[in-house]
Amino acid sequence: MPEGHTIHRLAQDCLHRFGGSTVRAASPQGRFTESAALLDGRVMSAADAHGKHLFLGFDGAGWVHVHLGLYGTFRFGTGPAPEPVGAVRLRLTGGTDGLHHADLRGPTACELVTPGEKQAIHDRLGPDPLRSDADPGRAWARISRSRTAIATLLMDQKVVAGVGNVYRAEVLFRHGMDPYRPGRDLTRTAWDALWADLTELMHEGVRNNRIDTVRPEHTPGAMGREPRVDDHGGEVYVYRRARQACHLCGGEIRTAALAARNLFWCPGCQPGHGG
DNA sequence: GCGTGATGTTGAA
DNA sequence: TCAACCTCACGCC
Repeated sequence: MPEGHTIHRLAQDCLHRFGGSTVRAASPQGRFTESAALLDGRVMSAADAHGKHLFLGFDGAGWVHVHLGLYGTFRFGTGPAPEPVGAVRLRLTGGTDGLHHADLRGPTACELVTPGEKQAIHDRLGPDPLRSDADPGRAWARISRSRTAIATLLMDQKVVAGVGNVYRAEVLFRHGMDPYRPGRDLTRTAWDALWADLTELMHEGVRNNRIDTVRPEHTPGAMGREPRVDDHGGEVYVYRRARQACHLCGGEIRTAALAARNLFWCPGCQPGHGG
């Protein structure tokens, strides 16, 4: 489930469960053993997220940089930690009441980094709608002079950090925007509206720990249809709804590969040369 | 129980 | 452009 909202939620949850207290760290899988030993018994004092990157700060040891990739999972539990099942890269136990545990499985990245290395990661990421220090103008500077399709730009973490395949499809639908429109054909007003919407949607994603993008007036009750809830979480307009009827115009949702990812859009509601 | 695809990124060809 | 990473939920038996 890892788009940016998942990672920010993980940062919150880690801080809530372990922040300010001594944590035991282990790597049952064995691939992070040395670093886990350096963390073991230290205080987790900070958790930070930028886009899809998670950073856990341990006093005197630096930061653990985690990227879940496509498959990674971070699961929490209370009470005694069960026997590790499968490949647990990092297990944290203890925490604020001594009874928490968290298992990290299958991440693309799990490494101990210095503050300088952490900063280098921030420096190569674009503004993150979920961060208060984000400057959408930085993204606009790139978008406004790019011939690349807006749907591709939204997925480029150097342009905007944290947007994934669900949010890009949904936010473009919500603005009736052709996903193939070149970045430089957007107006500043249109970009500001996209950014504001992403900010709102993603904050809601952090709160609910899932992605919902359907406006209240288009919810199942209002539209006379069954709610759609599947593994990505919530109710959406177009994501993974290829060949189904658009909730708004009834037209057929289309899908196509774009930059090695599946793009979804409604040609009726998002007219342009992609239709 | 098995096959499939997926919300992501990297690095090689 | 594509394989690799290697987890999980789902559909279909």
